[in-house]
Amino acid sequence: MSEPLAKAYSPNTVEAAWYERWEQNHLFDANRAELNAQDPTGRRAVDKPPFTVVIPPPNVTGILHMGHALNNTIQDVYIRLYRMLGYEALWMPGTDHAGIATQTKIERELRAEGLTRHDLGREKFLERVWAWKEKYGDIIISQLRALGCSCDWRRTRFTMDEAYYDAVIECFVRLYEKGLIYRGKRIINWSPLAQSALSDEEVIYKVTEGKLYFFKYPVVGTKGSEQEYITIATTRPETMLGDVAVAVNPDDERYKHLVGRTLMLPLVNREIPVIADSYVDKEFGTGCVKITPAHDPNDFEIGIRHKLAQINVMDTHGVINENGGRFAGLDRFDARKRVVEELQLLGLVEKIENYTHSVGYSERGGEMVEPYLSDQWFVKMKPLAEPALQVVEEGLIHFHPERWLNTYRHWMTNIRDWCISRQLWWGHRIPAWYAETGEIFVGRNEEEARAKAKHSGYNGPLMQDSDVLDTWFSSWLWPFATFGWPDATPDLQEFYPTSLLSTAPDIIFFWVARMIMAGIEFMPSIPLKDGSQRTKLTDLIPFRDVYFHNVLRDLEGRKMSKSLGNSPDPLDLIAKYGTDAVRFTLLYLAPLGQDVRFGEESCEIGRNFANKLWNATRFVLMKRDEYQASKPKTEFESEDTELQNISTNGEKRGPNNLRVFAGPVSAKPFEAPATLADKWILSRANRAARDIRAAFDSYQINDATKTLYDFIWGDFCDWYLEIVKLQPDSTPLAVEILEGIMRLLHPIMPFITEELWHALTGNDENVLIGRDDYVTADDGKIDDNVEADFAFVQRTIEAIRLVRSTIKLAPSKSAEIVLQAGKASDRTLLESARHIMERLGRASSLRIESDDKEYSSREYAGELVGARGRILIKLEQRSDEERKQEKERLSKELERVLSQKEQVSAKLSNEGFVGRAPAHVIEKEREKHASYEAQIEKLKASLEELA
RNA sequence: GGGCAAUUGGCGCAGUUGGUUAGCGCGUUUCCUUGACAUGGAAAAGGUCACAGGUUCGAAUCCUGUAUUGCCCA
Repeated sequence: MSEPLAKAYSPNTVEAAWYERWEQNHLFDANRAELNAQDPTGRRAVDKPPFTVVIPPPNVTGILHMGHALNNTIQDVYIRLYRMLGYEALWMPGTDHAGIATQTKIERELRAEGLTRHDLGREKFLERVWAWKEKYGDIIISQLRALGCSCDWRRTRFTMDEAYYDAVIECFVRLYEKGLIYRGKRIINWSPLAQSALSDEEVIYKVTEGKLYFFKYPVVGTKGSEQEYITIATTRPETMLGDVAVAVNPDDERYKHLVGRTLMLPLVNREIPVIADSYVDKEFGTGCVKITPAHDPNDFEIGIRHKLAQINVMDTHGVINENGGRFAGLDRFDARKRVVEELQLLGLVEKIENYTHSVGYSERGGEMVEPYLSDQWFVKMKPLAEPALQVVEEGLIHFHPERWLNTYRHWMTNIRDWCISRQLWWGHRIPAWYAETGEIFVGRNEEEARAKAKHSGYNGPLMQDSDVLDTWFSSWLWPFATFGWPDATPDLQEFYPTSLLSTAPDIIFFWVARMIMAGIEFMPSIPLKDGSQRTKLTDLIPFRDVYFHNVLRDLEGRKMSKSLGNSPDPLDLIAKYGTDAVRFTLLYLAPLGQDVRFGEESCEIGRNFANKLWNATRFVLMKRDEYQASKPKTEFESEDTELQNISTNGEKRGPNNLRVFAGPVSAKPFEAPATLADKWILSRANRAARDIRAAFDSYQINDATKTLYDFIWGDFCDWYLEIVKLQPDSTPLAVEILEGIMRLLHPIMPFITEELWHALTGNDENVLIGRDDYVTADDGKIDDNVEADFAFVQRTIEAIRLVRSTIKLAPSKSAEIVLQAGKASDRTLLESARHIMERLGRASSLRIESDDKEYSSREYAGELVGARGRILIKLEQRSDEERKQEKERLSKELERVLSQKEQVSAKLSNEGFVGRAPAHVIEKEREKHASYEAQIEKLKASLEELA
């Protein structure tokens, strides 16, 4: 006898224990390379194909948010699925050092102590960051465990690990030597808060209410009443301090005469030329543009073209410097005010208009980004981008949903060089050393740089660049650096390329695109397993499928974000609803490519479903015990000979290719499904298994989830279990189906399925469902006719319930029921399901007969069952009012059927339709027509009787 | 300004190659504590599939335009 289960499922007691059990049994550990190496025959010790996923490494400072919960659930589902499908599934975990975010966090701590990082110095500061990392860095890892993630934790990597650090440096040196990394003075996005450069992708443009200022610059050589001015329009008055020219379009007739003349720059009193450049838009503002090469990227380009000076008027904090003359020392926003005021006093402000435009803000600090001229390191992107675009265009890498290819293509074809230096301390330090001569030597370490210096005849002191690399410059190596690149490790050879990348669409440029580039660029140096050269693009790319998961929004449709505080804490949800419930709910709500509106209460879907499954199992176990007790013991023994099919892990399976258990009941070989309901549930189960697999294969994860939900709740619980109550001999099949359900559902709800699977099978707790086979559909068991027949029975029962409800017959009262069917085969069918209908329709008597008999509406209330049948319920008495109600209901139905028949008739009398539509469609319409006619006839008869 | 999505009952969404009686969940109404489950069961009400054209024998589905909303890029 089984231990009875509790009445309701309580996840918290179940989850932690199983997670621990999984780890003790090394369920998550992928050992391919190790095992292969140990195989003395030289053949593979495990003949499993690899299935690899590398985790998008969360920030080491991070805590789990809903986006993580969704993304990591998706990855876990695929990892667990493929593990059950017989793959060597490896999920590589790790964290990202998150340069700016982490450094900002520690500096904030220091500030609370009244210190800055400069007070500590670089070395002490880094010690402090490491100490922090040791203490808090694993929070997010433990949170991923709570989510049930089955990562191979032994392999956990961190982008600042020693080996990983070396890989990043190696990458830099190789690119530098290849000429793909250079140092240059450019306009970059400067974060005055972080005191560092940002890449283009770290800047967020927001529409901002601002002003458009129109300033008059006097033309030199004109005076008094002859005084001429040129009016320029600008949104950033303070930068005029660094103006070196005014540009007009060469085709602009209004200003042609002024090109080549000079203007007197007000406040600064510097003479600047009027130049012509086709960049200038004649239509915008006045058609005259002030040129400030040090403070605007477009002006910078124009400055280069016209060989203009670059006057930087700001320091790194956004404060006007000595080049700003008497404005020096003013913050950029104060300077703006002062400049405008002083120009107004001089009468040089023509007008000020309200103006909405896009302004860049730092993704991290949120402050306004300053286009800033400085020395930075860049990666030349064009040569890297071309093959990376090609592999996606050619379908070697698939995006899901596909439309992200458009976005990807657009970015890849308009790509700009990547600014990779950051003026931070926390990160991979740029391996470049400067000689006093200004020469630069790049090497893997100081010795190498020194050797290079010596080689070129320099023996003086060397100073390493004080900057570090952009965090993404380390994470773009993630799919192979985690496996030990640049060494050709066995793991790298076994598990690369990875199979699936699941990530947020907003890092398609930051990360996805660059990983593709890096794979193609750096993997050719790693030979394939057989020792041959890795040349094919399919061997170089970092992954084959990329799944862009949904963006989570709150119930008002706002994006979930930390600053809005509208994201529930996943751990709270897990504590409240259970991990499985949260996982299930997220997937259930997340259709491919759509945003998801999520509220905490949504988790009730998953919680209720888990509870349903729990109680279904509770019931089935109870039934099994009853069934066992009702049979003599010998019946369960010595029948092993009839067992068929041995599964891959040596377990016995019954004739339905379903699991056969060790316990007494299930050891009874299951006889070929005897009843319609048995055949039906087998058909439904196999159909579900097939659809689920197809949905997973096409990344329609919510379809897979929905299919499971509908099959388990709608078919298995609502119908089949009700029938098992009437057919004790179906108990073994119910057990088997339920066992299959556990395996089907396990990737999505790992905890409860493990628990219930053990309750069902009595397996040792070290035998794990996650090591078992996933359910494979047997298409031969899918039977459309059986499903249609059973549907007829279902509709009949529903018709009975409908009539019972409309005549207000209390559920406790049984009824005299008549079933009519025109076809003899249908009557046979109904006869075979008589016991089901009697019970579910609560009949005291049930008569099955031909459909040619009419009953008085004073004695019977009726309802059609499609065109195949009709049900009638005997009434004790019926008021005229009730008859009127039924008449109304039937009239309404008649009206509906009539109009439908009308539509079908129109189609069938349309020559175009009959002539061109495919035969099966026409046939279907004919059937519909006949069906409607039959229904109309019966409805009319009933109505006549009611009249 | 350019691009990409979305628009289906009160709310949130399915509906993958054009042929379904347009589905599901929540909510609403009525009934039911019948030995798996009230985190449940049964039944019902509720939709001109944003709008306007077009293609087609046939359009929620394909095309064009319009409107509204959102996202990405400049």
